This record gives sequence, C-alpha cells and structure tokens, in this order.
Amino acid sequence: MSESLMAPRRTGGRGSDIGRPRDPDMDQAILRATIALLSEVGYVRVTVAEVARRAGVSKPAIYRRWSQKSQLVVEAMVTQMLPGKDNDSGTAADDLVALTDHLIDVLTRTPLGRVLPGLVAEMAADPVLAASYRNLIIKPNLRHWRAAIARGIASGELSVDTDVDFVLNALVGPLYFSLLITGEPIAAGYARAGVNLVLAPYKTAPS
Amino acid sequence: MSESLMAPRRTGGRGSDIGRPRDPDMDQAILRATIALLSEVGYVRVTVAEVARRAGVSKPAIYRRWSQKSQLVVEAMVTQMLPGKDNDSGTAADDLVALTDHLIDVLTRTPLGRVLPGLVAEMAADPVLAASYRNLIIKPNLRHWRAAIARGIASGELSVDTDVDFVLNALVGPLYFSLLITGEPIAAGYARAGVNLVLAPYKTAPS
DNA sequence: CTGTTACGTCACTAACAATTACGTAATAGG
DNA sequence: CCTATTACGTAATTGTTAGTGACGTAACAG
Repeated sequence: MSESLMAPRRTGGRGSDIGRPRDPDMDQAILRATIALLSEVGYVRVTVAEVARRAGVSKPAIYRRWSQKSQLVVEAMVTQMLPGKDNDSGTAADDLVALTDHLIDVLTRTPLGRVLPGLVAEMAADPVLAASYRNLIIKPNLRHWRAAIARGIASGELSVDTDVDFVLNALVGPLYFSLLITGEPIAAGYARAGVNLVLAPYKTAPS
Repeated sequence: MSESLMAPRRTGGRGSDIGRPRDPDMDQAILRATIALLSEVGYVRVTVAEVARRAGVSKPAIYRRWSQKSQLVVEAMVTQMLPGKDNDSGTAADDLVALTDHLIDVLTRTPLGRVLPGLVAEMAADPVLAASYRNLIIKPNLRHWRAAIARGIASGELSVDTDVDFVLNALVGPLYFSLLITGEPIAAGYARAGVNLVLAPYKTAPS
C-alpha cells in the first residue's frame, strides 16, 4: 500500500525544514472547528469557508494543509474520535455486547452518525479518501471485535470453526443498514439478543 | 403518512386535464437517460443538463416533472429496476438463499450499486426523498424476505419464536455494510452459509 | 376561438469548491 | 544582519451545477 493512501495531509513545501513553519495552533483550531460544524449541520452542509471563519483562519490556510474538504473531514474524525476500548470482560459474548452497545452509541449519539452518509458518497467517488477512512477508522475498530472472538475461541467458549467474519458482519452490518438505509431505530436490547443469536451455532457445550 | 411523501413527481398545473398535456415519450426518454447516465458515472456526477442532452429534451422540461434531481433519480430507479420475485421454492432456507443471491447481484452488478452511495447522502439531507426510497424500493423488497420467513414458520420449518427482524437484518445488513463501508467483496457462498448460520437457532428438529 | 398548459431557448441567480496573486510576517541558515 | 523560503491573510477569480424565470411558440380541451 502506497503511503499516499495513508497520508492525505499535505506535507510542507519541498522540504518541511526550510522557510516559515506552519502554525500548529491553526491545525488544531481547524480540526476542532470542523468537528463542531460537522456535528451541527452534517457533512454536506459543511463549507470550507465556514470552517475557516470559525477557526479564525483563512481559506488558503486550510487548503495548504488538506487538498480537499473530504480529507480534512477524515482527519478531523480520526483525531477527535476515540476508538472503542478493548475491554476484556472475561467472555467473548460479553465483550461483543459491550462493543455492539458502544458502536450503537457512536452511530446514534455522536457526530459520526450525521457525518457518515455524506462521507459514504465521497468515498465512492474518491478511492484515496475511502482508503484513508477504512484504514484509519474502520479497520482499527473491527480489530477489537476480532480480538474478542479470538479470545473466545482460545478459551474454548467458542468453537474453533467459528466464522469470524460472519459473526462480525452479522452484528455490525445491521447497524449501518439501519443508520444509512432504513432509518429504523435500533431495537432496545439489540446487542444482547444479537450476540446470543449470532454466537448460538458456535457456543461449545459448557465443560 | 401524507401523500406527498409518496409522490415526488410534480402533478400537472392546477388541474391536469386542461391545457396541453405532457408528452409521455419525454417521461420515458428522461428516465432512460437518467438510468444510463447513472450506471456510467454514479449519482454525484449525474447532471440534470447532461440528462436533458441525452434525452433530447430541455432542462425546464425535466424540472416541470421533478422538483429535484434526487427525486428524478429515485423514480428512475423505481421504474427501471424490477423488484425481486417472490419464489416459493418449498423451504424458507432455500427462498432466503435465493433472495440473498439476488440482492448480491443487484448491489454488485446493476446501476443500483453505483447509485446507492450518493443516494444515501441525499436521503440524510432530504426526508421526503428518504421516505420515497424507503417506501417504494426498500420496504417492498423486504416484504419478500418476511414472507419467506413467515412461510417457514407456518410450515413448521422454523420455530414460532423466530426473530424475523433479526434474521432479515443479519442477512441484508452485511451486504450494505460491505458495499458502502468496507468495500470488501462478498465472500463466494455467502448466501448459503449466511442463511444456515442465521437460521440455526430457529431450525426445528426434523419431524 | 379561447384559455391553459407544455415546450425550447436563453439568460440568470446562488452556492460552493478550489485556485491564484499579492503583500506581509516569520523562520532557518549563513 | 541578510537572504532564501515558506506561511499567512485578503481578495479576486474560475468553474461547476442546481434551480428559476421570461418569452415566444405549439398543442390540447371545451
């Protein structure tokens, strides 16, 4: 994977050592203004001019750092949103319930939920952006889910035949389907019920 | 639900009976041009001006029929894409496999797959459009899934406790998740494997 | 015929992303 | 200190596109 897929942010001119250095405070001000605006109006209605105004910064100053609005948004999300923690509660089932509940919370009660639809559209039109988002946000988060399932297999709680991808997708997919397509609210208790059903074929007999 | 949520298309002026009637051939030409353009360039890059050019029609003629580009696209998709047929193959499991395979085909090999990301963004910003798409496309299609599961319960193939929404979401959700978020290809044999696993908790003992 | 609407052409507004020119300020290295 | 180099703000500009509006002409209903 080429580095450009991971580093949408523009580097300094020819060499970043010579000339006047960029003001790091501006970076933070821009990213914070981006997140704030995102959570208020959603991706589509975020304009670079408004981000600049709120950050107390000029528009060219933003374009010096990020070549596109979409890449600014991705970096803002990466730096401002903490990945789910990898709680090890003792059983894979409980870990997955916790992860599912956390994801529901993120999708329904944080800016991400409002940002995602617009971002999905941009991703489809911009492979570089898509790679950034997937590598920096999606994959790191799914890693926790895989780890929980792996621990369950190792401890004997789950069968060694457990289809990790199936379990993961069956739990996560419906949440995105609901957010992006149907608009239906997530049923209360979805996490516990879903985990029980998805793991049912893989639960080993209690020893 | 108000009728306006179902009928994005503009009616004729005050009464549709007086004055020069709209040319029905133009309707078809516009819808066909929209679908063709959609499948070539995707939602974002569809411009009303280009649709008009291809349909051999003026831009105002389009806006006389649809108030927004997004509504034109929805109607184009509704009229040009056949809903999945409701095959009754004898078992709920086989029906669900067929429906799943069909949905995979639609999402990966028809214009819908290229259109959906842009449409998701529009839906998030436009409740009327969202209602149209859900009522005209999503819900009618999911009805076939529900029917198949209901038949399985009626025949005794599935437990009466079967969680219909869970089964449906666990099969459908991952497909959209893959298309819109991860970009990962659907595993070959997903339909059969997924149905087996999702139905496992509900399969009644063979009588 | 008359009223009403559709149609095309053309011009137009408004919004916004993205770029550029220019003058000024800040920094590193010599 | 001096020079090259880059950052910064202001401001103007380009280009694209959605969506409107005016006008003259064509087609339909009664």
